[in-house]
Amino acid sequence: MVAQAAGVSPSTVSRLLNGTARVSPEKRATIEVAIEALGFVVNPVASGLAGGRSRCIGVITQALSSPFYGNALLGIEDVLIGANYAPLFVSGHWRPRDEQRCINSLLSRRVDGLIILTPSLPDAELLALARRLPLVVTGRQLTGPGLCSLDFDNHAGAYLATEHLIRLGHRRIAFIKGTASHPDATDRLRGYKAALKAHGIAFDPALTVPGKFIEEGGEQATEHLLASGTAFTAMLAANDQMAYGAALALYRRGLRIPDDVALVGFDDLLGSSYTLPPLTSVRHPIQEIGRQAARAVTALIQGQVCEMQAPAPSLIVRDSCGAAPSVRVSHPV
Amino acid sequence: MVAQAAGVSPSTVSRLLNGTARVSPEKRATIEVAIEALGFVVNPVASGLAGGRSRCIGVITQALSSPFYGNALLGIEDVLIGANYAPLFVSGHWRPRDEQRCINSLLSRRVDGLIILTPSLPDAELLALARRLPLVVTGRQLTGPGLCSLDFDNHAGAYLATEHLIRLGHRRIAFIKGTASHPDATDRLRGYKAALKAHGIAFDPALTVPGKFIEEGGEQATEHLLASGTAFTAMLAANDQMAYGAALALYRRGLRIPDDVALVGFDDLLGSSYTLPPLTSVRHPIQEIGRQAARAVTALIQGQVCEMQAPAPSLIVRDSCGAAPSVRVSHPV
DNA sequence: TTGAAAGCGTTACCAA
DNA sequence: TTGGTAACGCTTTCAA
Repeated sequence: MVAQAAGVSPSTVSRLLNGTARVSPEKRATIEVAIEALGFVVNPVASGLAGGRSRCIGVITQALSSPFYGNALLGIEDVLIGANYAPLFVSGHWRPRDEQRCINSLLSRRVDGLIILTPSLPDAELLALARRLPLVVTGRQLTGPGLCSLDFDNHAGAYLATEHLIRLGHRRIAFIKGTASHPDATDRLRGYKAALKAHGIAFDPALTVPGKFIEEGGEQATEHLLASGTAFTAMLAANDQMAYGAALALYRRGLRIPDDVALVGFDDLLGSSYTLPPLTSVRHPIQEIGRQAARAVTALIQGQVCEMQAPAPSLIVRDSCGAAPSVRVSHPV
Repeated sequence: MVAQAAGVSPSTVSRLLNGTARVSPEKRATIEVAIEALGFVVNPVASGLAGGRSRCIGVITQALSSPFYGNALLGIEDVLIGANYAPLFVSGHWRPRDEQRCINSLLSRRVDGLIILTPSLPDAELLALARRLPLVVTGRQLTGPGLCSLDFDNHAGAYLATEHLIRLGHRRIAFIKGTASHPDATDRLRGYKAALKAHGIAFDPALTVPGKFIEEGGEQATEHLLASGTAFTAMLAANDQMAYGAALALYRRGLRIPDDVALVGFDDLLGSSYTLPPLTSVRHPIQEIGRQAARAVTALIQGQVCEMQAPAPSLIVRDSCGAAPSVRVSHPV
């Protein structure tokens, strides 16, 4: 270490830099002068090798540019940098294989902890991984040693949205489901059903169509629904992307939102304020979730237990849903 | 190194792993068996320290979740992983300070090269940086030792879009400008002007309004334009986000796209296929640009010179622009 | 083609 | 509170 050329032993410099032990004021001053003079910056590679710690946290997201997870990344980045950790962002592309490759790569880089946003790997793998290093996962309910999880309250969100439509007078509310294998999808469906039940509306399977969580899926689901002749006055999509697709399908059929059909989305993507009409949607405080995940992983690293509490979702009401048209009250309920 | 426990000297193993020198077939076989048996994986931290190379490339984007740059990241990731480099993604948030911090952090991590997507730092800084390590920048025209740049053809894209509108019969074409300090913004404006000129249409400053490259800006610009009473039959927004804002403002005023006003965007974001109506937009082959940047940085590392050629933009025609309404031909030209 | 040995820039342990 | 010294796991001369 260069700083030693201007003073003391390398150990002392290291101790000063890391606050590992007390250093006498005089030595401290001498060292600080030398550091300044030499423009010294620690080499994290070397300290990672020697100390076994890298001050890096691996962050696995499924798509780097996902408008949904993007906000979580922002929160994670902010907290991590503040805690003097460097985030390493990688994307798993929703493929367990890629995710495993990312994990291996991060492990070999000796990251101090790992955050996985909605993992695609099975629970057992994650539990095993958590035994090797501190792990935080979102979008899944999981507990174990060295593991901390934070699930969105999808049930509550879907309940909220459905209830809003019911209060507006809608009784025939279609639901566009997400990918069945996705835990978010099933929870959102459950929330929808629960709200119907709570308001004494029978669940009609004919109103539930699959949309694969993408625009095209929402579009096809809506076309399918319209073609089937099933009557409905409102639609709830299990995510905003499917709602965009649904809006296009309705538009092509000459149906107006909200006049002919009310539409509600889920996730409140940035673009949803600028759809025509602006889309009512369920919002998770996703950036806050990222912040919590980042705090959790640093806590785990310090050997603390951590408790995360998913902040409650809220409904952002915009122009895409209005009262049920009274002329359609005659529809079967 | 563990592999040596099962055979030869660490140097030989290193040579085999890196292809630094020839290894006799027998030794090679023995070593490979040992590697397999021990499940050995190189420690990039250690080899980075010893060799001075990290096989990491730093990638600085301005916003990790940008729908525009996201595709570039995909291309970069793909090529880099294929070349056995690991990308390190960080975001500069369009702030020179953050960008500098990112650069320092990546430098201290000893990345072998750097890709900066549309840097916010001044040219001089970038030129200086390129002297320290191989650097590739996009969205800017810059040459120097160890430096390679790839600019989008913004001029051609804007020309293409404007010409399309002119061919549809539009003469009064409003233009929503991006942030003035952004080089993309000025090139797009130039392209618009050039197309007008080529078709004998006088440039009217009253038709050019600033929109800051964001939805809200496009919305306000459009409101401003409508309030000003300036006649126009078409609008070209310097990016899709502003086009979304413009669409909302038109919608609020009861103006229909494309019947009352034709609208064209720029960048062809994923969402633009699903706006109402789907948006005609200029598309850069942005993923290909990412791939080129990644190839360029690996070439630079190997000491090769590199030539990058920005692929030509194309116009994706959707439903948001139709022929100019003949009833409006009386508008001042 | 191979091995021995000297680092790379830190941290961590042990003695002082 | 300090310094000495041995790692950390690999690459890279230099000789053989």
